[in-house]
Amino acid sequence: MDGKVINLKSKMETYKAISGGGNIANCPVREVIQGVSGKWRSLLMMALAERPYRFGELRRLVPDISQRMLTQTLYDLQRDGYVHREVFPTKPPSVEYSLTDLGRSMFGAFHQLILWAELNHDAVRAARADFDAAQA
Amino acid sequence: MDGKVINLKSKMETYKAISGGGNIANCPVREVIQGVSGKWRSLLMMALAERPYRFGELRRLVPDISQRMLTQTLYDLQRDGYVHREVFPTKPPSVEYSLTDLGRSMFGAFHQLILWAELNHDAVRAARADFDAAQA
DNA sequence: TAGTGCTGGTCTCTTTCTGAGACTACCACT
DNA sequence: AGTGGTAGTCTCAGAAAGAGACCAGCACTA
Repeated sequence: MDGKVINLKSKMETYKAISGGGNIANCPVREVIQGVSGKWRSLLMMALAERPYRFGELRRLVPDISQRMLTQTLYDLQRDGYVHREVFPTKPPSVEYSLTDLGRSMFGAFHQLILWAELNHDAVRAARADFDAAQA
Repeated sequence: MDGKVINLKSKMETYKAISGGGNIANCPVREVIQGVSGKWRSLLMMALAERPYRFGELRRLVPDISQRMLTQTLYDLQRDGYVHREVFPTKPPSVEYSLTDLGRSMFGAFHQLILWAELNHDAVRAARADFDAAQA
Protein backbone atom coordinates (compact mmCIF):
# COMPACT_ATOMS: atom_id res chain seq x y z
CA MET A 1 0.00 0.00 0.00
CA ASP A 2 1.15 3.41 -0.78
CA GLY A 3 -2.33 4.48 0.21
CA LYS A 4 -0.93 7.16 2.45
CA VAL A 5 -1.90 9.87 0.04
CA ILE A 6 -5.45 10.90 0.72
CA ASN A 7 -6.10 13.92 -1.42
CA LEU A 8 -9.07 15.71 -2.88
CA LYS A 9 -11.70 13.11 -2.17
CA SER A 10 -11.56 13.55 1.58
CA LYS A 11 -12.25 17.28 1.53
CA MET A 12 -15.99 17.18 1.90
CA GLU A 13 -15.93 14.10 4.04
CA THR A 14 -13.76 15.66 6.66
CA TYR A 15 -15.74 18.83 6.62
CA LYS A 16 -18.94 16.93 7.17
CA ALA A 17 -17.42 14.82 9.92
CA ILE A 18 -16.45 17.91 11.80
CA SER A 19 -19.64 19.77 11.17
CA GLY A 20 -21.63 16.90 12.53
CA GLY A 21 -19.45 16.21 15.54
CA GLY A 22 -18.11 19.49 16.75
CA ASN A 23 -18.84 22.41 14.43
CA ILE A 24 -15.75 24.11 13.23
CA ALA A 25 -15.20 26.99 10.93
CA ASN A 26 -18.58 28.58 10.62
CA CYS A 27 -20.35 28.04 13.82
CA PRO A 28 -21.72 29.74 16.91
CA VAL A 29 -19.97 27.21 19.11
CA ARG A 30 -16.65 28.50 17.95
CA GLU A 31 -17.70 32.02 18.76
CA VAL A 32 -18.72 31.11 22.28
CA ILE A 33 -15.60 29.05 22.95
CA GLN A 34 -13.39 31.87 21.80
CA GLY A 35 -15.38 34.24 23.96
CA VAL A 36 -14.32 32.20 26.94
CA SER A 37 -10.79 31.78 25.69
CA GLY A 38 -9.30 35.14 26.53
CA LYS A 39 -6.26 35.22 28.74
CA TRP A 40 -8.09 36.91 31.60
CA ARG A 41 -11.67 35.88 31.03
CA SER A 42 -11.34 32.42 32.50
CA LEU A 43 -9.40 33.80 35.42
CA LEU A 44 -12.03 36.39 36.26
CA MET A 45 -14.79 33.86 35.83
CA MET A 46 -13.03 31.67 38.38
CA ALA A 47 -12.78 34.55 40.78
CA LEU A 48 -16.37 35.64 40.39
CA ALA A 49 -17.62 32.06 40.68
CA GLU A 50 -16.34 32.20 44.23
CA ARG A 51 -18.32 35.32 45.18
CA PRO A 52 -19.02 38.81 43.85
CA TYR A 53 -16.06 41.16 43.83
CA ARG A 54 -15.48 44.85 43.49
CA PHE A 55 -13.17 46.33 40.91
CA GLY A 56 -10.30 47.05 43.25
CA GLU A 57 -10.61 43.67 44.90
CA LEU A 58 -10.23 41.96 41.57
CA ARG A 59 -7.25 44.09 40.78
CA ARG A 60 -5.55 43.00 43.99
CA LEU A 61 -6.65 39.41 43.54
CA VAL A 62 -5.10 39.12 40.12
CA PRO A 63 -1.98 41.15 40.65
CA ASP A 64 -0.59 40.88 37.15
CA ILE A 65 -3.60 42.24 35.32
CA SER A 66 -3.49 45.85 34.25
CA GLN A 67 -6.37 48.15 35.05
CA ARG A 68 -6.98 48.60 31.39
CA MET A 69 -7.36 44.88 30.77
CA LEU A 70 -9.47 44.43 33.89
CA THR A 71 -11.87 47.14 32.78
CA GLN A 72 -12.08 45.77 29.29
CA THR A 73 -12.39 42.10 30.21
CA LEU A 74 -15.15 42.84 32.70
CA TYR A 75 -16.88 44.88 30.05
CA ASP A 76 -16.66 42.00 27.58
CA LEU A 77 -17.93 39.47 30.09
CA GLN A 78 -20.80 41.77 30.91
CA ARG A 79 -21.56 42.18 27.25
CA ASP A 80 -21.71 38.44 26.73
CA GLY A 81 -24.12 38.13 29.64
CA TYR A 82 -21.86 36.23 32.00
CA VAL A 83 -21.32 39.03 34.49
CA HIS A 84 -23.60 41.53 36.17
CA ARG A 85 -22.29 44.98 37.04
CA GLU A 86 -23.93 46.91 39.83
CA VAL A 87 -22.98 50.39 40.95
CA PHE A 88 -23.58 51.29 44.61
CA PRO A 89 -23.95 55.01 45.25
CA THR A 90 -21.72 54.95 48.31
CA LYS A 91 -19.36 57.76 49.23
CA PRO A 92 -16.81 56.83 46.63
CA PRO A 93 -19.16 54.94 44.34
CA SER A 94 -18.25 51.30 44.39
CA VAL A 95 -18.96 48.78 41.68
CA GLU A 96 -19.70 45.15 42.28
CA TYR A 97 -19.30 42.44 39.70
CA SER A 98 -21.10 39.12 40.02
CA LEU A 99 -21.95 36.14 37.84
CA THR A 100 -25.33 36.02 36.17
CA ASP A 101 -27.27 32.77 35.85
CA LEU A 102 -25.81 32.37 32.39
CA GLY A 103 -22.37 32.90 33.82
CA ARG A 104 -22.86 30.32 36.53
CA SER A 105 -24.21 27.89 33.98
CA MET A 106 -21.22 28.36 31.75
CA PHE A 107 -18.86 28.07 34.65
CA GLY A 108 -20.41 24.71 35.52
CA ALA A 109 -19.18 23.34 32.20
CA PHE A 110 -15.90 25.17 32.44
CA HIS A 111 -15.35 23.71 35.85
CA GLN A 112 -14.70 20.29 34.30
CA LEU A 113 -11.70 21.73 32.58
CA ILE A 114 -10.44 23.26 35.79
CA LEU A 115 -10.72 19.94 37.57
CA TRP A 116 -8.84 18.25 34.76
CA ALA A 117 -6.16 20.88 34.97
CA GLU A 118 -5.82 20.33 38.70
CA LEU A 119 -5.30 16.63 38.18
CA ASN A 120 -3.07 16.77 35.14
CA HIS A 121 -1.02 19.91 35.26
CA ASP A 122 2.08 17.99 36.20
CA ALA A 123 1.66 15.73 33.17
CA VAL A 124 1.49 18.78 30.94
CA ARG A 125 4.53 20.27 32.56
CA ALA A 126 6.39 17.00 32.22
CA ALA A 127 5.49 16.75 28.54
CA ARG A 128 6.74 20.26 28.00
CA ALA A 129 10.00 19.57 29.78
CA ASP A 130 10.55 16.39 27.76
CA PHE A 131 9.83 18.18 24.52
CA ASP A 132 12.18 21.03 25.30
CA ALA A 133 14.89 18.61 26.31
CA ALA A 134 14.48 16.67 23.06
CA GLN A 135 14.80 19.86 21.03
CA ALA A 136 18.01 20.90 22.76
CA MET B 1 -24.80 50.22 58.05
CA ASP B 2 -22.26 51.91 56.01
CA GLY B 3 -20.50 48.59 56.03
CA LYS B 4 -20.06 48.68 52.30
CA VAL B 5 -16.44 49.58 52.66
CA ILE B 6 -14.45 46.42 53.02
CA ASN B 7 -10.84 47.41 52.86
CA LEU B 8 -7.55 45.95 53.98
CA LYS B 9 -8.87 43.21 56.20
CA SER B 10 -10.38 41.19 53.36
CA LYS B 11 -7.19 40.94 51.35
CA MET B 12 -5.93 37.71 52.77
CA GLU B 13 -9.38 36.29 53.18
CA THR B 14 -10.24 36.63 49.55
CA TYR B 15 -6.91 35.28 48.52
CA LYS B 16 -7.38 32.22 50.66
CA ALA B 17 -10.92 31.69 49.43
CA ILE B 18 -9.73 31.60 45.86
CA SER B 19 -6.67 29.55 46.54
CA GLY B 20 -8.76 26.92 48.20
CA GLY B 21 -11.54 26.81 45.68
CA GLY B 22 -10.05 27.48 42.29
CA ASN B 23 -6.40 28.54 42.42
CA ILE B 24 -5.81 31.89 40.87
CA ALA B 25 -2.75 33.97 40.46
CA ASN B 26 0.09 31.60 41.18
CA CYS B 27 -0.98 28.24 40.10
CA PRO B 28 -0.40 25.48 37.59
CA VAL B 29 -4.09 25.31 36.86
CA ARG B 30 -3.98 28.78 35.44
CA GLU B 31 -1.07 27.83 33.25
CA VAL B 32 -2.89 24.82 31.84
CA ILE B 33 -6.12 26.70 31.27
CA GLN B 34 -4.33 29.43 29.41
CA GLY B 35 -2.53 26.81 27.40
CA VAL B 36 -5.90 25.67 26.14
CA SER B 37 -7.17 29.19 25.71
CA GLY B 38 -5.53 30.22 22.48
CA LYS B 39 -7.70 31.32 19.62
CA TRP B 40 -6.82 28.32 17.46
CA ARG B 41 -5.86 25.70 20.01
CA SER B 42 -9.39 24.71 20.94
CA LEU B 43 -10.36 24.64 17.28
CA LEU B 44 -7.53 22.33 16.31
CA MET B 45 -8.19 20.12 19.30
CA MET B 46 -11.77 19.75 18.13
CA ALA B 47 -10.61 18.82 14.67
CA LEU B 48 -8.03 16.31 15.85
CA ALA B 49 -10.47 14.77 18.31
CA GLU B 50 -12.41 13.65 15.28
CA ARG B 51 -9.49 11.86 13.64
CA PRO B 52 -5.84 12.49 12.75
CA TYR B 53 -5.21 15.10 10.10
CA ARG B 54 -2.38 16.17 7.89
CA PHE B 55 -1.10 19.70 7.74
CA GLY B 56 -2.76 20.64 4.48
CA GLU B 57 -6.01 19.04 5.53
CA LEU B 58 -6.13 21.15 8.64
CA ARG B 59 -5.39 24.24 6.62
CA ARG B 60 -8.34 23.54 4.35
CA LEU B 61 -10.53 22.54 7.25
CA VAL B 62 -9.97 25.80 9.08
CA PRO B 63 -9.91 28.17 6.16
CA ASP B 64 -9.22 31.35 8.09
CA ILE B 65 -6.05 30.21 9.83
CA SER B 66 -2.77 31.30 8.34
CA GLN B 67 -0.03 28.79 7.73
CA ARG B 68 2.14 30.52 10.22
CA MET B 69 -0.45 30.23 12.98
CA LEU B 70 -1.22 26.63 12.06
CA THR B 71 2.44 25.68 12.24
CA GLN B 72 2.92 27.46 15.52
CA THR B 73 -0.27 26.28 17.19
CA LEU B 74 0.45 22.66 16.27
CA TYR B 75 3.95 23.10 17.62
CA ASP B 76 2.61 24.46 20.89
CA LEU B 77 0.07 21.66 21.22
CA GLN B 78 2.80 19.15 20.56
CA ARG B 79 5.00 20.79 23.12
CA ASP B 80 2.32 20.57 25.76
CA GLY B 81 1.86 16.88 25.01
CA TYR B 82 -1.63 17.07 23.56
CA VAL B 83 -0.71 16.31 19.99
CA HIS B 84 1.56 13.76 18.35
CA ARG B 85 3.39 14.63 15.14
CA GLU B 86 4.46 11.86 12.82
CA VAL B 87 6.36 12.32 9.59
CA PHE B 88 5.80 9.75 6.86
CA PRO B 89 8.66 9.46 4.38
CA THR B 90 6.36 9.36 1.40
CA LYS B 91 7.21 10.90 -1.95
CA PRO B 92 6.57 14.43 -0.73
CA PRO B 93 6.97 13.78 2.98
CA SER B 94 3.62 14.11 4.67
CA VAL B 95 3.05 14.91 8.32
CA GLU B 96 0.21 13.57 10.35
CA TYR B 97 -1.05 15.14 13.55
CA SER B 98 -3.08 13.16 16.07
CA LEU B 99 -4.16 13.49 19.69
CA THR B 100 -2.11 11.80 22.36
CA ASP B 101 -3.72 10.11 25.32
CA LEU B 102 -3.20 13.29 27.28
CA GLY B 103 -4.84 15.23 24.51
CA ARG B 104 -7.85 12.95 24.42
CA SER B 105 -8.12 13.14 28.18
CA MET B 106 -8.06 16.91 28.12
CA PHE B 107 -10.54 17.02 25.31
CA GLY B 108 -12.94 14.93 27.38
CA ALA B 109 -13.12 17.73 29.92
CA PHE B 110 -13.15 20.40 27.27
CA HIS B 111 -16.03 18.66 25.56
CA GLN B 112 -18.35 19.74 28.37
CA LEU B 113 -17.75 23.31 27.40
CA ILE B 114 -18.44 22.56 23.76
CA LEU B 115 -21.74 20.93 24.67
CA TRP B 116 -22.66 23.93 26.77
CA ALA B 117 -21.81 26.23 23.91
CA GLU B 118 -23.99 24.21 21.55
CA LEU B 119 -26.94 24.55 23.88
CA ASN B 120 -26.47 28.15 24.91
CA HIS B 121 -24.89 30.05 22.09
CA ASP B 122 -28.15 31.75 21.27
CA ALA B 123 -28.47 32.97 24.85
CA VAL B 124 -25.02 34.50 24.62
CA ARG B 125 -25.82 36.13 21.35
CA ALA B 126 -29.08 37.47 22.75
CA ALA B 127 -27.28 38.89 25.77
CA ARG B 128 -24.80 40.60 23.52
CA ALA B 129 -27.52 42.06 21.33
CA ASP B 130 -29.40 43.36 24.37
CA PHE B 131 -26.29 44.89 25.80
CA ASP B 132 -25.34 46.61 22.57
CA ALA B 133 -28.89 47.93 22.20
CA ALA B 134 -28.83 49.31 25.74
CA GLN B 135 -25.57 51.11 25.07
CA ALA B 136 -26.88 52.76 21.94
C1' DT C 1 -7.03 73.35 55.43
C1' DA C 2 -3.99 70.98 52.89
C1' DG C 3 -2.13 66.31 52.32
C1' DT C 4 -2.82 61.40 51.66
C1' DG C 5 -5.28 57.56 50.20
C1' DC C 6 -9.20 55.12 48.53
C1' DT C 7 -12.98 54.61 44.82
C1' DG C 8 -13.25 53.13 39.51
C1' DG C 9 -11.86 54.38 35.71
C1' DT C 10 -9.62 56.64 31.03
C1' DC C 11 -5.57 57.94 28.06
C1' DT C 12 -1.14 57.27 25.95
C1' DC C 13 2.96 54.81 24.82
C1' DT C 14 5.50 50.65 24.07
C1' DT C 15 5.93 45.89 23.39
C1' DT C 16 4.17 41.69 22.10
C1' DC C 17 1.23 38.78 19.26
C1' DT C 18 -1.35 37.74 15.17
C1' DG C 19 -2.41 37.56 10.24
C1' DA C 20 -1.46 37.81 5.16
C1' DG C 21 1.29 36.64 1.77
C1' DA C 22 5.68 35.68 -0.61
C1' DC C 23 9.29 32.25 -0.87
C1' DT C 24 11.72 27.43 -0.52
C1' DA C 25 12.64 22.69 -1.99
C1' DC C 26 11.26 18.35 -3.57
C1' DC C 27 8.56 15.20 -6.33
C1' DA C 28 4.62 13.46 -9.45
C1' DC C 29 1.93 13.97 -13.23
C1' DT C 30 0.81 16.04 -17.74
C1' DA D 1 9.09 21.97 -19.18
C1' DG D 2 5.32 23.52 -16.63
C1' DT D 3 1.79 22.93 -13.03
C1' DG D 4 0.33 21.55 -8.74
C1' DG D 5 0.63 19.30 -4.28
C1' DT D 6 3.68 18.27 -0.05
C1' DA D 7 5.01 21.10 4.63
C1' DG D 8 6.86 24.57 6.01
C1' DT D 9 9.83 29.30 6.93
C1' DC D 10 10.48 34.42 6.58
C1' DT D 11 9.19 39.09 6.53
C1' DC D 12 6.39 42.87 7.36
C1' DA D 13 2.15 45.40 8.77
C1' DG D 14 -1.60 45.78 11.80
C1' DA D 15 -4.05 44.49 16.05
C1' DA D 16 -4.02 43.41 20.82
C1' DA D 17 -2.02 43.54 25.39
C1' DG D 18 0.71 45.57 29.27
C1' DA D 19 2.79 49.52 32.04
C1' DG D 20 1.99 53.47 34.02
C1' DA D 21 0.39 58.41 34.19
C1' DC D 22 -3.63 60.97 35.04
C1' DC D 23 -8.63 62.26 36.66
C1' DA D 24 -12.50 63.47 39.84
C1' DG D 25 -14.71 62.94 44.18
C1' DC D 26 -14.92 61.93 49.08
C1' DA D 27 -12.94 60.57 53.97
C1' DC D 28 -9.67 60.82 57.28
C1' DT D 29 -5.69 63.01 59.40
C1' DA D 30 -2.29 66.23 60.70
